[in-house]
Amino acid sequence: MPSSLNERPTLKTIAFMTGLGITTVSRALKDAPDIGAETKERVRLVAAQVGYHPNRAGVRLRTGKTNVISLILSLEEEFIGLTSPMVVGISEVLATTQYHLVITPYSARSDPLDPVRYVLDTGAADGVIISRTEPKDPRVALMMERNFPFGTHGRTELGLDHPYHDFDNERFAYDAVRMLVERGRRRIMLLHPPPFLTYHMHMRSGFERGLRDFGATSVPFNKVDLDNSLADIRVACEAAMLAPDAPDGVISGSGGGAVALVAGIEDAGLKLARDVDMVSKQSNDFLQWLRPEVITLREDFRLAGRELAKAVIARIEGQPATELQTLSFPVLQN
Amino acid sequence: MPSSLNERPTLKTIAFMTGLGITTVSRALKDAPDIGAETKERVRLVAAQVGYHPNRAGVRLRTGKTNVISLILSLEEEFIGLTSPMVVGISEVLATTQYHLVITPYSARSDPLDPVRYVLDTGAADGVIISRTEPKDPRVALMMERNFPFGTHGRTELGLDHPYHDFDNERFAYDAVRMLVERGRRRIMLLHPPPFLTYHMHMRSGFERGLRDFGATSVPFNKVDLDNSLADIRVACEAAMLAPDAPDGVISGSGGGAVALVAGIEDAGLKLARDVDMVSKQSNDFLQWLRPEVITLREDFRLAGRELAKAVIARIEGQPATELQTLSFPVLQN
DNA sequence: CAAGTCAACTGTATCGTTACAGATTTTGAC
DNA sequence: GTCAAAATCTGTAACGATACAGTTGACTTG
Repeated sequence: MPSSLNERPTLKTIAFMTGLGITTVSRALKDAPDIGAETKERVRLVAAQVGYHPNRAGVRLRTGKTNVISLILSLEEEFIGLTSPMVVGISEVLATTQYHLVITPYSARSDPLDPVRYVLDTGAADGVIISRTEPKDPRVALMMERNFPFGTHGRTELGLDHPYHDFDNERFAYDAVRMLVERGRRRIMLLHPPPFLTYHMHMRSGFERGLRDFGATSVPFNKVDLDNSLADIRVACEAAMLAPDAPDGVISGSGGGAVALVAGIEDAGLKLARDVDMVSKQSNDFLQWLRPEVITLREDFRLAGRELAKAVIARIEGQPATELQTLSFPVLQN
Repeated sequence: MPSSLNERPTLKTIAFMTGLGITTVSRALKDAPDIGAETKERVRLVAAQVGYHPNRAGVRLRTGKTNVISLILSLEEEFIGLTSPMVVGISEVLATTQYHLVITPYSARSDPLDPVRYVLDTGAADGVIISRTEPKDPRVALMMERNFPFGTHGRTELGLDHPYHDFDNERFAYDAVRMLVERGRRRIMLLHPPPFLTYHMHMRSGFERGLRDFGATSVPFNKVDLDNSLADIRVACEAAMLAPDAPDGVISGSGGGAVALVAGIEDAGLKLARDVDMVSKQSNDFLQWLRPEVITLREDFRLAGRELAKAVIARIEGQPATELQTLSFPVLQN
C-alpha cells in the first residue's frame, strides 16, 4: 500500500520506497551508529527527493519535544515597540534550527505568572524567553524550581544561575552623566524605569556613581517613570523645568520617554543644547532624525533576541547556565 | 494503574477517576449527544479539578488540526515596526480561543513564497496571515489553489475571493489632498509605497482623484518610495524642495517616511506649516509629539490584527470569504 | 413476551514517531 | 568447521487523542 503521491511523505513512504523497515529509516535519518553507511546514504537521498519533513506532532507525542520556543510578551503597546526588534533577532537564530517561535501574550491586568504556568503545565514549549525581569522574579523562581529551560532579558537577584542577556544600564547611566558633565551640565534629572524592575537599580547606581565621580547633583524626578504614559511624562517634565531648581541635563532610560521629555522641555520654553542637554537610550532612528541635539546611546534589541535564542537552545541542550549569561554595552549613535 | 498525581492528566486519568471509558470521557468533554447529562457534568467537574488540557500533539496527530495561526513576517526592521501592533491585535483575539500564534519569518533576500510553501507542505498551521500584498500575489494564488485558509493585510487583483483587511488608502490620499488644498497648497508631492504592492495603486488613484477634484497638481517624486531607506528619502526630498518647481504640499504614505521627509524639508531650509504643509499616515505618536504641524491620519494596525485573526478563524470554520473582507478608514489624529 | 428502538457507553484501530528488545547476517578467531 | 561477537536491520508497543463500529440494558410496542 504505497501512500498516494501527493500526500505528505512519512517514514512509511520512505520505508516503502527503499524496501527498508520504518525503524531503519528513522534511525538512518538520525545517523544512528547501527545503520550501514550505504543505507544511510540511500535513505537520505530518497528523503530529500520526496521532501520529507518529520511530522512534528508525531515527534512531539512520542518524545515530548515540542521544538517550540515561547516568547512571553506583554501586550501593552509601549513595550511591544521595544520587543519587536527582539522578535527579529530570535527569528534569525531559530530559522537555522528546527525550532518555531510561538508568541505567548499576557495583558497588564493579568498575572505575569499565568503565561509561564501555562507553558509549564501544558508543555507548550521546550524553552521560554521573558522580559521585564524583576530582582525576585517569581517566574524565574518557578522555572528554576521545575528545571525548565529559559532565558531572561535582564538579570535577577535571586542568587540563582540562569541564562540571561542584559544591557549594561549601570554603564549607560554612568556614561550619560559623564557626557552631560562634559557639556558643562551639573544638575541632572533621570527618567528611570519603574522601581520593581531589576534594571532600575542598575540605572540608578550608575547614575549615582556618575554624579559622585564627575561632581554633579541629582534633580529628583520621582513622580513618573518609563511605564507612565508619554503624556504624563511630558507634563511632569515641563513642571520640573519650571521649578526653582530646574535641571540643565536630562537622561532618559528609553527612546520613547525621550520624545516626551523633549516635548516637556520645549513646553517650558527651553531649548535643547542651549538650555538643557539630554542623553537618551535609543532603539529607533526617529529621535535622531528630528532632534539631532539629543545624544543617543544605542541598545541593540535585535542582538538581545539573538543572544537569548542561542542561550535558551544551548540550555535545552544541557549547557550550564553560567556559560549563557551575556551583557551588551551602550554604543554612541553616529 | 492510576497515573502519578504530579504528571499531566490525560483522558486516561479522568477515565480512571470517573470509572468511565476513555472514549466516553473524550465525547463527554466535546458535549456529544450520546452521553448522559449527568455523566457530562461529572466528567467536566473532574477535568476542571485536575486541570485537564487536551494534549495538542495527540489532537494534532489524530485529527490534523494544529490549532496554530501562522503570521508570516518580513524581518526587515522597517516593516517589523509596523507589524508589531498587528501582533497585539492578533494575540488579543487568539487569547480567547485555542489557537497559538506562530511567527514564520522570511528575509528580503529569500522568496516570499518560501514560508507559505513551508506551512502548506508541512501542515504547520491551520491558517495564515500575510502582509505586503501584491495585485497578482503568488502566495494568494497558491493558497487559494490548495484551498488553504488565510487572510491578507491588503487586497489583491486576482479576481479571487479571499478574506482581507485593508486600510482605505484611496480615501487617505484623497483626503490628504483635500486638506492640503484647504490650506492653500496646490503643488503636491506624494511619497508612495513601492509600485508592486497593491496599495500603491489605491494611494495613487486617490491622489489623482484628489488633484482633479480639488484643482491641484502633482510634483513627481519617483526616485524613492516607502521601501527606500530613510536616509535616501531624506536626500531625495531635500533635492525636490530645492528644484525649480518645488512642492508646497507633501503626502507621506507612512509615519516612518514622514520623519525622513520632515528632515529633508528642513535640510532645504524650509519650515513646516509656513513654506510647506504635510499630511502623513501615522501609526505611532512620535511624529505627533515632535512635529505637531504635520497633519496625521491614523491607520490602526492593532485593529487590522484583530480583524485578520477573526477572519482567518472564521474561514477555517467554513464561513464564506466574501463575508470576511473589511476595510478601515483614516482617522484624523487629535 | 418477542422483537425492535433508543440511550448510554466502550473497545479497537489509527495518526507518525521512537524506545526497546529482538532477529538475522557477517565476520573473525582458533 | 564451529561458535561467539559484531554489524545491520526490524517488529512491537507506546505517546494521547478521536473515528467508527459495536455492545449493553432498559423501554416500547403490538
